[in-house]
Amino acid sequence: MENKAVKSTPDIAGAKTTGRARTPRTQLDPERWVIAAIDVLAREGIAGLRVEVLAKRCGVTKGSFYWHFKDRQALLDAVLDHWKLGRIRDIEKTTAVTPGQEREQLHYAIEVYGASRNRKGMEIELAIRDWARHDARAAAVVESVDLYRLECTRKLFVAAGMSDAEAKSRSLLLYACVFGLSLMHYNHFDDNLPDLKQRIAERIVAN
Amino acid sequence: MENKAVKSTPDIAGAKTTGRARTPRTQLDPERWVIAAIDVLAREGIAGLRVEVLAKRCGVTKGSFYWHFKDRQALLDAVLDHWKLGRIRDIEKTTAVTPGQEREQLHYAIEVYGASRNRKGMEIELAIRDWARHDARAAAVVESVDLYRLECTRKLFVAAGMSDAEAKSRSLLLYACVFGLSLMHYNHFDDNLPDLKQRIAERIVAN
DNA sequence: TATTTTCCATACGCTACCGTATGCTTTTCC
DNA sequence: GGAAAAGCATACGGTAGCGTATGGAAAATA
Repeated sequence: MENKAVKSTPDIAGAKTTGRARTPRTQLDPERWVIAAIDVLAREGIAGLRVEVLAKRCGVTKGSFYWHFKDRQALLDAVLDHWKLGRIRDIEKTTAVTPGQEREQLHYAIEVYGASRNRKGMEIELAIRDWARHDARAAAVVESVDLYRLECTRKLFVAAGMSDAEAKSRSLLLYACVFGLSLMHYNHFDDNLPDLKQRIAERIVAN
Repeated sequence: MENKAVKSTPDIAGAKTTGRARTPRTQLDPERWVIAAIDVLAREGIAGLRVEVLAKRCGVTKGSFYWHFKDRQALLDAVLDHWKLGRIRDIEKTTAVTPGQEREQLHYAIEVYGASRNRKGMEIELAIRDWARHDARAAAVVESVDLYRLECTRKLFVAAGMSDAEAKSRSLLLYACVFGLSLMHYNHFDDNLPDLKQRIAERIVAN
């Protein structure tokens, strides 16, 4: 009956405003739940994102959960919001224009998505996209993120000298390829995958 | 308590061999379950593929199910086998060589996956790939199918005059793009999607 | 037709969830 | 320091699903 999980230190809960702030500490706790939820989502998918499982991971019981959230759906909505904002911030940073370096930035964008250090991010991405196949809210968020990203890279292709139509097509190809690769199991297709990926990136970015 | 579902006519159960065949009719029933299971899989994903749900869809109870299958996992294994065989048959048909027509066949392969008439097939594909993210058996099947497909189109690219390395890269790009597109929500990105897709296909296939 | 085999329904115990109700403990604030 | 609020634990009823046990109906076989 003992909790094996050590109570996670509220590392992000800081801001213990001693003054008369309206919301001194309560405000940040829902975010802790959301962070943990996204972690579970990445590992188990939306089907594994259960209230009681999540509570156990947080070292508490669901009594705590239902104090912070109306129900499971409220958490899911918060997860979507959090993810959407994060993705938009990320893509803005990744595609911030450095004149003359557009193609390098495009290569960098491709490389970032495929990088192993970004494995977790891609797991979340795939989990949410699968979720979106059966949930209208998730689908709406995915669509908005997709359109935002497509627009960002489209601008890069345009800045690199392509026509509008060509830039749109390249932009779509870029993301389709990135997500498609993360969906496939091609590790044994070739013994020089970096070269393969390099060729693909060239095909997407080059003239 | 009444079954709303009409008992599906055993359309494929035929073969009522009056002779002394070892397995006159029993043999085909597991396939009926598998067909129905794949249908549910396409609609609801692996998480929605439940024994009792499936039984209701078939107009029977799970008592019937557990006569044909040891347990749920046995059905899942059968689903994977069935899918794998079907995909291999399909890709062989799609990439059957007609000398001089390799590029047309590659375009056709791309078009087939994106076609709306093939919506169901892509739903199954995505459901199984998501399944494979948490299940080793599914992952193994996906890998074998991927490698088979990659090899088939690789040969087409080679036949079209490309180097081995380039053919491999194009083959991977082709499938990544096809699956990636089916994962994205880009309907509002452009008002002339067919043109966009055409450009992408050209980028993948052309020199 | 009688008997065996095939096939399915019903009922059961078990587990994992969801959401609610109700207290207990800790913090906040005066 | 004591009241009020915040944060969490425990217990409950309810649903959905898995797999088993067992009996009944339908078909094959003798």
